[in-house]
Amino acid sequence: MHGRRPEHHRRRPAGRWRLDRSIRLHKPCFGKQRKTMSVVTRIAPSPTGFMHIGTARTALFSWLYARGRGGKFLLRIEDTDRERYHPEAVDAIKSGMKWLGLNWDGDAVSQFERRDRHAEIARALVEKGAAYYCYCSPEELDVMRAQAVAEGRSQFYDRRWRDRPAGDAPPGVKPVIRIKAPLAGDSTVQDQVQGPVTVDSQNLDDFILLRSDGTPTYMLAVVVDDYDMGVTHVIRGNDHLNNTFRQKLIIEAMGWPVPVYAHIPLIHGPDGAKLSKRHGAQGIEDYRDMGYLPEALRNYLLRLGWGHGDDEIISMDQAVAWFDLDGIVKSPARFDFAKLESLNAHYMKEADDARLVDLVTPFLEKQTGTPLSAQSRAWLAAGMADLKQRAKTLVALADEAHFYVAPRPLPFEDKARQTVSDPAAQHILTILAARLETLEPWTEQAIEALCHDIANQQAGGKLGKVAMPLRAALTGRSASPPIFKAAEILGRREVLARLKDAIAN
RNA sequence: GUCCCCUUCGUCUAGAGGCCUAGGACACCGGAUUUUCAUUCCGGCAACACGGGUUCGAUUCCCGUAGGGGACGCCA
Repeated sequence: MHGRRPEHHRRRPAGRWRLDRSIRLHKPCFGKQRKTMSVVTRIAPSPTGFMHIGTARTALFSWLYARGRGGKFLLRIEDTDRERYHPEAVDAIKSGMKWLGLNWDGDAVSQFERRDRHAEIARALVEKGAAYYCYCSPEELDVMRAQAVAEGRSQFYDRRWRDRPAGDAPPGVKPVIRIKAPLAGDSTVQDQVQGPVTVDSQNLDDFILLRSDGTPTYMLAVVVDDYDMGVTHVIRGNDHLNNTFRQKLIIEAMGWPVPVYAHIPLIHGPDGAKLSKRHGAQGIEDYRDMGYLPEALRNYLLRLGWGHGDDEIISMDQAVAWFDLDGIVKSPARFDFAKLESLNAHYMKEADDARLVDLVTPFLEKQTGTPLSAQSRAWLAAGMADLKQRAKTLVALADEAHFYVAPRPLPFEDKARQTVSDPAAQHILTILAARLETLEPWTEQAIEALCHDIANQQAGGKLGKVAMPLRAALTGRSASPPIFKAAEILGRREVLARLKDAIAN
């Protein structure tokens, strides 16, 4: 059913940038140390406290690209900003990655721990004449920017220290190191998603490489780390596209190979604006807590910004085999919970019953406030085949499963109470209870047959007149999984007890 | 404001100049099945942003307009 699409359907128009990739792959610019071009991708999240859903998708794409090519997928924590650094945030990233099934090669790299190396490169750049010391204070720069905005000019640093002799350095001021960006010309990046993108040098300023406290900025650190880690393919959010030109300046000044870039479009909220807190969920742990299965979220994220013909349900193995950069869509995508939910419903139906019992247990325990009894667990396991057909999330599953874990007497919902308290229903339940006491064998089929029999005798053959009160009595609700099966699972003793609760009610 | 990117059903997408009467999925609406609610199955509604080119022919290529998004920090 899937993957019929012939290979030639998967490619983009041959014009323009497509040609460049083959050139890039075989050009000696990739350096002597990488004769055999093996793919290395990475995900480089900053420890903000949770793993952003967009970061998760970038990680997925990077992971798939590497795994599909026998390459490596690395994890680097961009933790150079010490004021915002929290160790728990790193754990959140790692556990998020693990939950999604995205294993990384080697140990996670801490960018902060590599700060000496970054500083070393910054100084090397100064020695090469590609960077310089700047003694402007932050306040001075604020004034500069404010003035530029007021006059409608570009907000860039005006390069006042670019050519000043070292002797001009004011005493006691710690300088930053700035790159010497070219004053003229332009620069083009062959992006694998966006195509060729050209930016005029006038739009590149002398940005800071090394802060006055000696720590690197993101722009420097990312380039040095990617080089040292041997990253060949940089797959990241489109919000970094402009940064690429700045980073290229550093790369070229050092004479390093330029990686292949693929800037994937951003994920927007349902309203089209950047995904933010007010849209409800940004971190993947939020999705886990909303009861989504990792395979469902993975499948959803994969299809958000990437397509493979008409394929919708895509396994991890298929994704590894099929994923390629040229299937990535260029435009931003809106996040659609309805579709995620439908995918989740699909994967829940496919999921192993025992696994679902494990997965739903924390939700259930949260709901009841007590640990699950062995009896409840057993009922749950037996009933899972029916339960999972009906729920779209683990949260909904926990709700569906309520009657298997709630202690007697069960609370009645309004509609169920009405059903059960009807005099005719009370009469039927009384008869039903009496006959169930001696029913043999205790099976779904026998219970159903008995109910039919009672319906014929007491309700003009209307099974609903028996089944609905039974359902209400056993579950406390007016909707439930197939009730005869549920009765079989609960067992004679429990069923009779619940019937008595309902009759007395 | 400046620069960059984007634009096919409500949403995610297929689409490589004639295979397009524009396909699939989700959502929505109907119908069938059913002890309930679901599931499942069948059917339906629904889009090439606009304007110019190029071409025998444009959803597809080019230019513009409009709209959306992103970037402009001693954040990442």
